[in-house]
Amino acid sequence: MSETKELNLKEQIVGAARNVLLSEGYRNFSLRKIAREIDVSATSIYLHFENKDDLIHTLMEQAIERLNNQLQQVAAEADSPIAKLEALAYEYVQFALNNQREYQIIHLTSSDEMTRYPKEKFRKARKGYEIVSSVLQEGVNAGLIAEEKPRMAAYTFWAQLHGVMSVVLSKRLDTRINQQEFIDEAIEHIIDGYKVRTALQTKNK
Amino acid sequence: MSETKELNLKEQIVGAARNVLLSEGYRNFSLRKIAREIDVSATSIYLHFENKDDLIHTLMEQAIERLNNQLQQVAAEADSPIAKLEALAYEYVQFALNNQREYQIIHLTSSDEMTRYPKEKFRKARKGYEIVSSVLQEGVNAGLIAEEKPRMAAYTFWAQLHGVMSVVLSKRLDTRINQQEFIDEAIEHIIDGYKVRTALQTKNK
DNA sequence: TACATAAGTTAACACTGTTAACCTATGCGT
DNA sequence: ACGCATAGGTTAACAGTGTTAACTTATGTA
Repeated sequence: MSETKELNLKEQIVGAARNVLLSEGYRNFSLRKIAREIDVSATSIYLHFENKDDLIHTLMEQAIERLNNQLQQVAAEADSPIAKLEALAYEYVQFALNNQREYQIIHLTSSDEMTRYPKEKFRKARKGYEIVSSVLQEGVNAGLIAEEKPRMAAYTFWAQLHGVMSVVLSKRLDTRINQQEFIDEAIEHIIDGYKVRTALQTKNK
Repeated sequence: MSETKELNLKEQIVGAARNVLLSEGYRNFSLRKIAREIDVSATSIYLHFENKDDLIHTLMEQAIERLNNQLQQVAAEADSPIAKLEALAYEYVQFALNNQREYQIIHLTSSDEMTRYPKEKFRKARKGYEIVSSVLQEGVNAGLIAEEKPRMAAYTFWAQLHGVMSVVLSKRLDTRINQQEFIDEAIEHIIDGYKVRTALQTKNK
């Protein structure tokens, strides 16, 4: 009994927290608001989470897990390594666009904006890197990709993509530039950066 | 008299704000702290700034201006377009590393973390894009760069770089990966993405 | 029946951004 | 020289925040 109730409240808190985040944004994300939503005192949150950051870390963990699952799926479906990279990139972009506020908090671990993301959870989060890493290795083996350090390249790959989505979501984009075109162009460039360079692949579209 | 005093206080506020930001980080950046530092009441800040966001926007503006000036300088010094791109990239990286907290707030305009960055200030901020844009055009003319939309490419260029610095600064990097190596590798990939593809440039290092 | 423990509450502290009301000195017109 | 408007600044207060300590209340066990 108390077992399920315990889990219930913790789950309720996380659920309410997600609601508040999605509806009000990170800026107006407050423990008291969350507590109010499930009719519980704000201090009860401290029975299940160390503090506000800890709760947010849990939200981050969930979002990362969902993203990684989707990535794994699309990577499995595509066949050529290049096609896989493209599919991964577009899936990532879609996730960011469809889950803007969750995407935002995923990238909130920055140095002093929040307590360091705990390293146990960190390992899980690395799955996305591993996926790209192995796709790149696949591409190297097939002679399509020039890359002697796939693990590092996996990081540069996601980093570049994140940068692209970061300017898209922050609406920094020049109004004369079409968003989807920008994304397409950027992904093309990013993937081009990893391809082997042969005369046959001269850009000509 | 009152003229110089006015400016003085406004400048004092901005100066103190910068101090607080640099020493305490954005998270602990508070108006009252700033006011305390220059022995003035917190509400005085409202005589010169609309609100907290407005003050931060001013800080952002200053930081962007400094960065843009440095960029313009290095772009002028290098000669080949490719060398210019590299110089710009490395200057950007250096700025981010040397001014982490200022760099961070520059990229804080995200959708709901803060009031929208005002569009008058926005135009100034675009200088960096114009620099890259013209360098790319130069490269196209010289037959070194394949790019039919230099303005858009300028955005993808900075976006990718920002992504790279974002993972570096947030210390998301796998401990097995050397930071400088990561930066070098990433910049190489980014620039490679814009080069024309010829058999001669096959990677072989 | 007595007691330990768990689950939750209330009250309080020390902050935060922001607004309204007040003070006070300086400069100007008469 | 006098009165007054105004700029530049203040204090007090509001509504909200994360977090801690102390209290209550119920549940299960010896």
